[in-house]
Amino acid sequence: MAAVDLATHPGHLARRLQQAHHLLWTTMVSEEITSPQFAVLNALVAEPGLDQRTVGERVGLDRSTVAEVIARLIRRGLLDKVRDPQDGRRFLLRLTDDGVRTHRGLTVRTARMNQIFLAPLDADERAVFMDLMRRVADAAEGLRDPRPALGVPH
Amino acid sequence: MAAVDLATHPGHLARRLQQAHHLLWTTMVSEEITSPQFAVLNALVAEPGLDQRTVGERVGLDRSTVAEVIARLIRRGLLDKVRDPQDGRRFLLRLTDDGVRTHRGLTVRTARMNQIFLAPLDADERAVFMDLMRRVADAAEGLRDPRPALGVPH
DNA sequence: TCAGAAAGATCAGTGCACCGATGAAACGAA
DNA sequence: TTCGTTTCATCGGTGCACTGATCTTTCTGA
Repeated sequence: MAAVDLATHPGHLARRLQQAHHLLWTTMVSEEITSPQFAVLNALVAEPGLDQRTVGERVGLDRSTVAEVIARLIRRGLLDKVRDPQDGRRFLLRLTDDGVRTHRGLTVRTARMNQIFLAPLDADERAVFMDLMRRVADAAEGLRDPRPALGVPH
Repeated sequence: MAAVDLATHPGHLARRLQQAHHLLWTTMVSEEITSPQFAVLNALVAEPGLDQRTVGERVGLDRSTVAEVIARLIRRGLLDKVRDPQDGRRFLLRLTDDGVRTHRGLTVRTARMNQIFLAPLDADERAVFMDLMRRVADAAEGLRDPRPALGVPH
């Protein structure tokens, strides 16, 4: 009997955390638009005309996933995709009017949802929580492929 | 330009956190066995002979997902599934010898991986981090369906 | 005892997430 | 200018995750 207590495993808690978030999102924000879809819309509100790969980079989705998410948003008429006349490899993405309206509506609901999500923590704890998540995620992200760090002598 | 900074969204950070964990898991623990699969093996080491639904409850997987995960583990010969002679609705699950060996090997590697995952935090911060994740996840979990709470007068 | 409710499992459908391989366009150096 | 490399996108395959519908077995109360 060498079983481990999963409650001591950060990865297990991270998964449960995301499930909890998914639950709140679908009940409080939208059953149509998912959280990653909102992230894509949001990225394109901030920087219209990005290409697909860059959008993925901004929101933390790999090339395949971002392609699927974008395809869904286009199918629903929230996004437009046109070939870049300057560079035929890429497609430029921007929101349709409907996409802009949808994004605006969701922004409000998302803020409300985040309040509920973090309700069990007081203000100090929330700040700490966000900081810790960010640091852990960033650190692991940095281990991706040992890309030559900036500033290293060549 | 009503875009939001995703770094202030706990749900977005939770997703990135899980991606970071997935990355570390596949490189440091196993490319064959996933973290949810390990969770199922672990639950059955602790309590052999559980049925599928209960396993899902223990590890936080819904009925459909747990069925798929278990099917994969059976296909790889790590798990056995026999109809309960007492109750024909359920199947009893237990690890094969190979399953026990696999679980044992992964336990060591998992512990090492957790160290790396939490490396950016000091000991105090780790404890706080786990506590905060647990509290947020538990709270949202409690909102599932407003099941009549225990101790409520009938 | 026997009909309806409850419980365990399966199936179909959708969506996120990753990897490796492939194809097409663009860039750069010989 | 042309050939090799890089870059963007797509495709195929696998796996997690949730919902709603269905099927079978069991349980329970009239």
